[in-house]
Amino acid sequence: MARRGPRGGGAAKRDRILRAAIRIFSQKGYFNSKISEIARLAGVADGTIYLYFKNKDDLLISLFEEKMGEVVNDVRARVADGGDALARLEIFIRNHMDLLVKEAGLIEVIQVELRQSNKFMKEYVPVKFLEYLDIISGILEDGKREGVFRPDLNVTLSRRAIFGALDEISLAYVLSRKRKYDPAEAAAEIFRIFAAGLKGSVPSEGGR
Amino acid sequence: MARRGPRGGGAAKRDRILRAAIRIFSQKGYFNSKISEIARLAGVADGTIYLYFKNKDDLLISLFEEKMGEVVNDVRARVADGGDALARLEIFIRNHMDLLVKEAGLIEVIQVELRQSNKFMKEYVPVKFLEYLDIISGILEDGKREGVFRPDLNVTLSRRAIFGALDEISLAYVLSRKRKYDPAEAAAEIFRIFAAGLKGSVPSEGGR
Amino acid sequence: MARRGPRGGGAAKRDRILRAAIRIFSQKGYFNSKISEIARLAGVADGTIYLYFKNKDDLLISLFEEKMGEVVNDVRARVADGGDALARLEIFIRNHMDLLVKEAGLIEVIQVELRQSNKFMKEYVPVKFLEYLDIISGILEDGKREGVFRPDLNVTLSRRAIFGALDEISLAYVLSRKRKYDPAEAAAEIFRIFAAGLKGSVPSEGGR
Amino acid sequence: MARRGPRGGGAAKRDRILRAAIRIFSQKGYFNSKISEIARLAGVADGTIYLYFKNKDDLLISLFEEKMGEVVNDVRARVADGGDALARLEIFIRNHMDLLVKEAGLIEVIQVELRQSNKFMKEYVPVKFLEYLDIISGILEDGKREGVFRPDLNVTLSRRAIFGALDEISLAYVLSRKRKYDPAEAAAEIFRIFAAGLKGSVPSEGGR
DNA sequence: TATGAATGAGACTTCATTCAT
DNA sequence: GATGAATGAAGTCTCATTCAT
Repeated sequence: MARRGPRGGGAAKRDRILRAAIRIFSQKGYFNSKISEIARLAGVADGTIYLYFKNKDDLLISLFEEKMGEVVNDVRARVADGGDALARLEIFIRNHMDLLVKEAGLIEVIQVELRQSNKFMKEYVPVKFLEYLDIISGILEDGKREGVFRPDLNVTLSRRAIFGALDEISLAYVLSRKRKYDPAEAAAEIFRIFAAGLKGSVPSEGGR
Repeated sequence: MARRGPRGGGAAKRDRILRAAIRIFSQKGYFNSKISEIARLAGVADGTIYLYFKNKDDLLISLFEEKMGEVVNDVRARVADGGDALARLEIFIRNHMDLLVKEAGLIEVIQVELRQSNKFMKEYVPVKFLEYLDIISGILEDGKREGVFRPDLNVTLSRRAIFGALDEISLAYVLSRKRKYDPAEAAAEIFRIFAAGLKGSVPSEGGR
Repeated sequence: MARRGPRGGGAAKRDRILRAAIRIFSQKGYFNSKISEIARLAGVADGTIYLYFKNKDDLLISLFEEKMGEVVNDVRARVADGGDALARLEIFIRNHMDLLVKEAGLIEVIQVELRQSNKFMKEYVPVKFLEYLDIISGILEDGKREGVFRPDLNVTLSRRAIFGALDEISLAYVLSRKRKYDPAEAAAEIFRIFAAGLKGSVPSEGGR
Repeated sequence: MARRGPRGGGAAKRDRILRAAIRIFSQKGYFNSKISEIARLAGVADGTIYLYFKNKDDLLISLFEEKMGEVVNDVRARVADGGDALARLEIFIRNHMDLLVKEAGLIEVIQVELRQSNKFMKEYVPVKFLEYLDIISGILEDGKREGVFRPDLNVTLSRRAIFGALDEISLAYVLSRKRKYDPAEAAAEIFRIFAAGLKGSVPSEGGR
């Protein structure tokens, strides 16, 4: 094939850039990250980045889409093996918290920058992120059908609630240097809350 | 005594700037917002902003602290009138979703920029935000004591879960121009989930 | 007369401003000095300075002219009492070095800023400074007539040489925090050099 | 190897910037000189200056150190060829006045801005300038040993006196547009004064 | 006279992007 | 494809000066 440079050919170089971007973006945030810094970490020249990505925005978006794409594929596969909706929800939740450890940088970037991007990239639709949410929807719909969750559950809201809870707890984990809690335990507690919460009818409160 | 400009005194002008900042920051995000734009919207000269705020960062942080301070005071008062822990949780949740409508811009700024700041402003501690979370903790602790929530509930995690759920749903509301759902209904559904979720015993493992 | 404020009337206030300017200019240099800082030190409002001086430049120039005017009048009187040209030269030199101690700030400002001003104030002619130099000229002319100095002495150059020597030594004194030498001794040595230098013919060097 | 721009490589471009800075600084003084003006004269973009210099201050200091370094090396070589201390003093003085013509801009900048910098740049030590003064010290020490200058001569003061005289006369030359005198003649007169002044015994006090 | 809040022009500096090599 | 020097647009912030009170 085409002759490859010493450190790997086009695709490998592209990936080096993407990984460098994750590292830098997660450390300093998108706006405080300099292209030249990413280039240095990736071991390429500044200009080289523009051979693989249209511009700085495109670098961020590619990162979102490609890396989240991998995450989505991965969790889809895991959930598919799952069992009933409750079991699959547990898998999803555990998997999310696991990512915190395995893909710390990526998660940090997504948590912080995806929100920004929604503001400053008028036209960007975070497709892969929506797919990620759709996995939750799927589980919830199934659960309703299976009778594991109550039939009047608002799926659109619930999936946001679940994701929000996971995301906020991940954020707290990432922000606190001291790592006050164990992701696995956190996953268990969140699962406990939603397992009961999505099933249960409103606790009868006498007068209420 | 106090010398007043044509459009109101110092405090009023400061507030005009703060409100303009909320508007601009919420529309474009902190980094894409220009001081000159905020000044124009506030009806002051660029330099005037620096009479009231040390720099652009300080403008954002003042906004966080002062406006969130008002929110915290407000919700504290409402919750204080509350009833049992469950009733107070409902008030808190409803109040949060109400803010979406009444203080849309502020909520948008906090949602998006607080994350950035938490992560990238080394020295900034979001005191008021933590107080907001503490209100939830208080309710949860009370609820455990009252027997409304299960006794082994992890308060630190739960309060993050609750806030995360609220926040994510608010974000989705704020980002979607079409306003797919009604905040009041959303509040009701979230309350339903957590009311059951925080009380419910662990789903019997036998049944799975 | 006109009613005076508690801290003295117009002239006194003007002088307070001038003295504050000397202090600040000597500490930070003209360009690094802020009008507001001078105002604060003088105990007046920023705007008040503009009642007494046209602008920042004018403040510096007034300072040059008025304060140097006092210096010129003073040294003229001292020199007038003088004796022969040699004695008067000694008085002049001693007086200059004395000023270093008595009027440190003023001297520092003049040394550093007068040079700048020549560059950036196109139209400014430092009249008082030239009068100061003229005092030296006068002494030198007299000395030639009296036979104390050699008749072919170039007065224009010599007066610059004398002033330059004094000025450079003053500068070194002012810059070194440790005050390595005594101004009186320095005056004596400079006098010794010029007393001999202005009188003596070129030392015959045999073959030269 | 080295990639070169259209008008010469890095070093050449750096030098163009430095020379442009000398020109602009000497005309208007440091604070009134704009980076964009220097860039325009150097034929580069504003930003390019920051590839070669850290900031505006650094540009000035680099100019001091590098250009004065050349001057120091040059005069050292000339003086080394010199003869006795008197002859070498004459060479030094002549050389200084020659610089006025050959390196007018540089001399103007150093004369005016070095004072500012000495006083207001806390951390800057003008190494090359001190080396320049050391050359005079060397000559004076030698002269004392050779018996050309009187043995009780205060070298520290005398070298400042000599430099001061040269500097002041240079300044007058540079400031007056009409060039009232010839640098070579001025050099001769200054030499005459100091040759006699540094040798001469204290004028007999009897005769006064 | 005196005040000092407000103004707004303008400078320095950064950094994404380009393009000659 | 790869490089990295060069570009230049644009933003933050400062501060002399004004003027309504």
